[in-house]
Amino acid sequence: MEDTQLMKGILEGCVLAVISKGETYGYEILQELSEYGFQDLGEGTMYPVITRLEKKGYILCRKEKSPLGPIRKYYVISENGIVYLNAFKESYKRIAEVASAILDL
Amino acid sequence: MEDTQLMKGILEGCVLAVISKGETYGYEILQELSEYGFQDLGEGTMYPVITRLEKKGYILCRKEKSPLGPIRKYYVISENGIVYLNAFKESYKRIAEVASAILDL
DNA sequence: CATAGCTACTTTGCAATGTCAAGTAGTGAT
DNA sequence: ATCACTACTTGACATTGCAAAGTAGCTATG
Repeated sequence: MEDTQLMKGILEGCVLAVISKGETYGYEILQELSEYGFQDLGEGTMYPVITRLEKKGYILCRKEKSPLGPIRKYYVISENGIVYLNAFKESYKRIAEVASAILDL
Repeated sequence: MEDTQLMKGILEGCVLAVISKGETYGYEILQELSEYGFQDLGEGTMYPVITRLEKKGYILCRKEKSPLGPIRKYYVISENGIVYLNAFKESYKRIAEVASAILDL
């Protein structure tokens, strides 16, 4: 991404939001985010986010063989994850509104 | 701030935007941002941002005695700063749109 | 006069997080 | 056999926000 600093903080919420829409795995999330508009998002950026979300207990993991390559790790959102995601959305909304006001958007 | 990570990247642009509206100094910017909604923003967060903006040449400094306390450092936006601010706004807008879509806002 | 409170800027140490680059590995096509 | 795609991992790095403490000048309160 060109604007790496702007990604800070929002990426985690976005990844969790994608997972919240249905079970999926890292590589697919990467493509999903790319379609939304987060191009150029590297794997080295993505996977650590997922690992973090799992460590915090916001997502649950399940391994399964892939028909196309190495093992996939499928993720679903957890109860805690849903709570966190909602809180994140509220925070984001609030900050985005303030920022929009300051930036005259 | 509660959501420190969400501040990353947007704070610099917001401070520059405030300065772009007219000559001002650190303490006043702090109050300005507070009124907009960025409460609890510490001085230890603000001033380094200003220093950074000056180092990058986005703002220009002028010192003047304060009627109320120690010397004030007044800042105005530079030509480069205007260019950067516009670029920042575009980046922010783009990323905010993508994030809104992903987060269903 | 001393203390507190406000204005105003600085510095240090720290933690969180995105990025780049490289690596590992399985599968299928040329 | 090499390339390309899928799929996940790891390490070193830079940026940046934050808390806490310090410096300093002025004003008002007692």
